[in-house]
Amino acid sequence: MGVPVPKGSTLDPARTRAAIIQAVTPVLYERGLDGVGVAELCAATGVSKETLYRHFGSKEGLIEAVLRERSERVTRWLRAAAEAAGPDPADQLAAVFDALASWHAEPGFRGCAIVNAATQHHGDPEMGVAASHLDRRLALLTEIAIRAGAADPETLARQWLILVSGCTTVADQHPGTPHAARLARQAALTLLQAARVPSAP
Amino acid sequence: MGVPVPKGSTLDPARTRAAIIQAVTPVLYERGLDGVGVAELCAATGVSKETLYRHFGSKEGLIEAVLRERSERVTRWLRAAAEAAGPDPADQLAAVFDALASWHAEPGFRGCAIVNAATQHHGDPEMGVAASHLDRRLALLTEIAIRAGAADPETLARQWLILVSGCTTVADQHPGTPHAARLARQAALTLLQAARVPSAP
DNA sequence: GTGTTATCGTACCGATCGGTTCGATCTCTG
DNA sequence: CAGAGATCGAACCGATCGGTACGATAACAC
Repeated sequence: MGVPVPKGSTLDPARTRAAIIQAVTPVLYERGLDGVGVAELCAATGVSKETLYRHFGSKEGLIEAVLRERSERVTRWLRAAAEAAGPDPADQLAAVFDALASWHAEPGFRGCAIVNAATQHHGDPEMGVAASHLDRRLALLTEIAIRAGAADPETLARQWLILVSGCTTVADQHPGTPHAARLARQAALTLLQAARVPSAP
Repeated sequence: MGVPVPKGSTLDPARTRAAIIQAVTPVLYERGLDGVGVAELCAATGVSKETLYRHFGSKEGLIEAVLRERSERVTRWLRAAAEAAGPDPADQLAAVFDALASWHAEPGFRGCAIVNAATQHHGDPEMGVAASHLDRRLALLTEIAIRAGAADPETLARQWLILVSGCTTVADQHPGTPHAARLARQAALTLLQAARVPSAP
């Protein structure tokens, strides 16, 4: 593909590994974990089967590596979106859902890759990656809920997490609900307002 | 299995068809659409390949029939749970999430079968079935929102739909959030309270 | 130069896939 | 009794699956 891996040991093996992950990620996302064979994944990367198996051991190992990398990248992206909104927690919360909205509008959007993978292979390692992925999202939301002065930030953050997951599924699967992230954003802000500690006036 | 289909034309072909759907549904749900082969589906039903293919034409045809039946059954079940809660819309809303909670607690719970199917086979017919499934859920929630006197019942119902989808995904994939349906129920009721038409006191 | 390492391309493996075919068997209809 | 359907069980089909093996090649370290 774009940068075919040279024949010799010109590049760091780590570089080859990263290139494989990068090339294979969109194919697995678009076609589904079981919808594409190893041969085709090799073709998409421009890498031979032997190289792929030396780096990842198995198709499952490759999938796990892809999902872990994706989880980290998405988490960084969402946190950056929140922090770019300034110090106000309500602004950060709104920014999270705005980021989701722009993601949902991307061509080829197909739901959350990690959640989808856990749905397709309901066992190890996909379920573990999905659980830690949701943990990371929950951690970000909890920080915001705490700084927002919520009476019960843990509960509020979990409700926001449900909105995040729900609007991503609905955006993917229910054309009858356009702008799901916008609806979720409004709901999240309403919940925040209702959860503020009633401070003495 | 339990009631093996007799050799001759003893039973209505429709009866055989229904028996196949019933026997195959849990297997497809537990193992995933691509995780089980046609031979195994036949074994689970006690039916030969020829019979299965005469009734459904292909594995995809069988899957579609299974999903349609499941969607209708789930929809009836959820509506019955709402109506059993009495006339008060808030009670009905709470009952919907209570029903989800008991579903999530069932052993072998693995998320919504229809949503999962659409995730696994992101095309026809699964996406169409999923879209109409969410339509049905939205219709029920919209009725409740209207009777509850919401200022914007369409929007409120769509937010509830997001909570329904989200808590089902989280209940399946995030062990760190137990009782997701209870959290969603509380959020739904908060949104309802905030959305009531401010009537003159 | 020599050896090591990483790679490619291809051929190959056994297993399984979805799907078809066929003769035998059974029951209901007329 | 005779025919029509519906079914079973097993054999069979080509294709594809994940994974392995091998000889050739090219870049590095020494």
